[in-house]
Amino acid sequence: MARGRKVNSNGERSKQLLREKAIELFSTKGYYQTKISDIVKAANVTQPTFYLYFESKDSLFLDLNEQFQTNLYQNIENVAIQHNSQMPQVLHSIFEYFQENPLLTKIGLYQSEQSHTVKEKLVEILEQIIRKQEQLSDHLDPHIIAECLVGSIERVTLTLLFAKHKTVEELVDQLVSIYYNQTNKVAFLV
Amino acid sequence: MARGRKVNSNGERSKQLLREKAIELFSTKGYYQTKISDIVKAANVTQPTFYLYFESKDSLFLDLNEQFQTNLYQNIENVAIQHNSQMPQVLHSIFEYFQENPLLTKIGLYQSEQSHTVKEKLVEILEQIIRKQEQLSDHLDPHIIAECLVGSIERVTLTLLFAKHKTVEELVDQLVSIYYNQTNKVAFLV
Amino acid sequence: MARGRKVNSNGERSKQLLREKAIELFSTKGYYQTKISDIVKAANVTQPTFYLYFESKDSLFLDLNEQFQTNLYQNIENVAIQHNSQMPQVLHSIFEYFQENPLLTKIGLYQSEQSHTVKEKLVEILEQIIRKQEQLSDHLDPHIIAECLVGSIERVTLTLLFAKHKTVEELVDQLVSIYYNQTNKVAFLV
Amino acid sequence: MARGRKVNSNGERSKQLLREKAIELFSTKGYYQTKISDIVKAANVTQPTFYLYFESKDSLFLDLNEQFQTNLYQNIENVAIQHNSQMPQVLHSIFEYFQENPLLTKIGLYQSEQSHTVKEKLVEILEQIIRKQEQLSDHLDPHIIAECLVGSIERVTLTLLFAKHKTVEELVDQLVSIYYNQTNKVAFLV
DNA sequence: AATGAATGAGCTTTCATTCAT
DNA sequence: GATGAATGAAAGCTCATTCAT
Repeated sequence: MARGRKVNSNGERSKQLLREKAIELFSTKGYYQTKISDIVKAANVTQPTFYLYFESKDSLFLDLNEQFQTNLYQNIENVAIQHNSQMPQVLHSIFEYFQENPLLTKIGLYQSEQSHTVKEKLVEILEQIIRKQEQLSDHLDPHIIAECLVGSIERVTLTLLFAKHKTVEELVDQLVSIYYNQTNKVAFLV
Repeated sequence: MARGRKVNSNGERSKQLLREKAIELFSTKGYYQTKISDIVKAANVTQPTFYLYFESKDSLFLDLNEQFQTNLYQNIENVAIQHNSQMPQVLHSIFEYFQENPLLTKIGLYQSEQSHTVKEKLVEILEQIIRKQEQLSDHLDPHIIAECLVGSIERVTLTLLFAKHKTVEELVDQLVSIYYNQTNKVAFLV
Repeated sequence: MARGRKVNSNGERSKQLLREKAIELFSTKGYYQTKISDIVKAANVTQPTFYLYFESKDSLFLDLNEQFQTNLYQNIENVAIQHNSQMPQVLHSIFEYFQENPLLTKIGLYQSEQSHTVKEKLVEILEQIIRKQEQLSDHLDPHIIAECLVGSIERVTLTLLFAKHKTVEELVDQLVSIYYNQTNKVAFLV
Repeated sequence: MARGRKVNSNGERSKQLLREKAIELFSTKGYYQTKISDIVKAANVTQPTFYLYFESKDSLFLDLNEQFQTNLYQNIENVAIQHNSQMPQVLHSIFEYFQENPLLTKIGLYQSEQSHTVKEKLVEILEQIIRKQEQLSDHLDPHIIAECLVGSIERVTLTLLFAKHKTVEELVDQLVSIYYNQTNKVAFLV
């Protein structure tokens, strides 16, 4: 193949394509088993083209994580403002975001080292919501509940939501049933 | 220059040492960021010695995972038999096993690709226990509960148990409180 | 996205600018550490523009060297004709040329492989002038003297002239004192 | 070719060989045009072997420079102590060192960025010797003389000593004649 | 039982250069 | 006259693994 510009080539498209392929590969095979050569092969360009648009493999990965986190927080915040930080709605927004960005979620929630940060942040957010509830059995520690809840979210997202065995609504419903009392549960299912 | 067997050397000891150092390193830095050279440096032997005892980096890692899983299942089974598969006791045995093998757990539960298998297996085990309970609100799906429970276990093990913020007993207590009703909870804490 | 000719653009100007920036960069960082991308960045044009005016990185570098050499020889020759090849005047012309073209001199005298040629040529020129002098101690070899002289010129240009610690006149004076003028010399050397 | 240790292989020899080939290549082709692949090809080993003995291309080059400088200074100092810092003897020791290490000298005196340091140091040393001479014509600046002298040394080493057109003794003799008076010259050549 | 020495295969990254517009 | 987009070719370096002793 000759050197230089391809017919009908377009930088923004190439960058986008590379990004998409990178997301696909990172999310499936993980960071270390995804080689730049895999990414560019999938995007049908050569290796230098990758470096035309991204600083390095590492920085691209970090970018993706940042994107994942930023959007997630934004989403949650929007919902929190609209719905007065009601747990069911917040959970719904989280699952929905994951469902709409499964690949990015796989990267940001299960593969990166940054995933710790996200989960900690989620714990923090959910703990606050829990604390706002009245009628907390004083036997229960809100922090532990929040940790458990985040663990549950993490797991069911992977095994039930991504596997399409359950819908967002079903998951929220079940989680609320487990973590909240019956009355709440009913209230939520409007 | 000097080659051959070290004074005071002992095959079994070298193997054991290598295994220990590998566990330490894999659990801290992960598979890909742990080099054979790191392991042998830590064990104070040379690279060929590693291959004297292990087939490859990969096979050692798999070995460790298998060890983790086998022992875990054994532990659970023992308790199950003794206590008629009571949830609190089973949870207790799981946490206890994790607490006693934190490094192996980090590998087998958080780092390897085999971790999926363990978690699935745990879900299966716990789901069966849950199904044995009478009085399950028919609104709740035992499978989902089991998935949630495994997620919670996974998370609190990392953030509360390993970090020594909570004891095994506290964690079991809280988990039972969340996933079971209050009466059970009390019953368990004999 | 926007391609094509810039407003206010002008071929000769771009070429000149590229040449200047190349000289600056080559003289400061050297050939291998100067990237085409550095040059075009400094000149605020794109890489293909570079190739519009120069065949290659290498050919530009050779060009610059040729320019350096041609002008230098011209300068010397002019003075030689005017002043009957008197050493002080010739030295003066050399230093003056260097002073007026410090960047080009750095390239042509210290960085390129062609620098050998220039120095050989200088040796040749100066040797001829030396041979014309009467009263040469027959102990001294004119060729060696010329080589020494060129070495001295090379060094003081860099460390004294370019560093602005000495003027052209001072340098000529000192060099002549060392390499010529018996009285001074004798006084100096017991 | 099979992997693993070669028959009759010997680490120290390989390292030495690599070092020698590196010196040859660096001195002939320069740092940037000498590739690791060139060096290992010349030493008949593979690239990883290079990294078995040297940290990087850069660090090897720096090493060589340091070796050059350290030995040079040592040599000069020895002579200075023995001969009360007499110029002819010091010059002799310098040239002799260069003659015995032509390749290293090419690297350390002409190719590296560290060469500036060496030359400055040489200027300093020689300037001190010059200043010790009484009866310095107050017209002449010892610093400039030292700079000139170093320039001369640098040049004749390359064009006369390495090219084997002149011996160390001849060069010292001529330099002393130029920079010192006739009588000294004779005295030195015992 | 263990080591010194070496390598195959591959990785990320860089750079001068060129096509299509 | 000039640019956006792309590439061929290679460079330095790393790592799991293996042979000879």
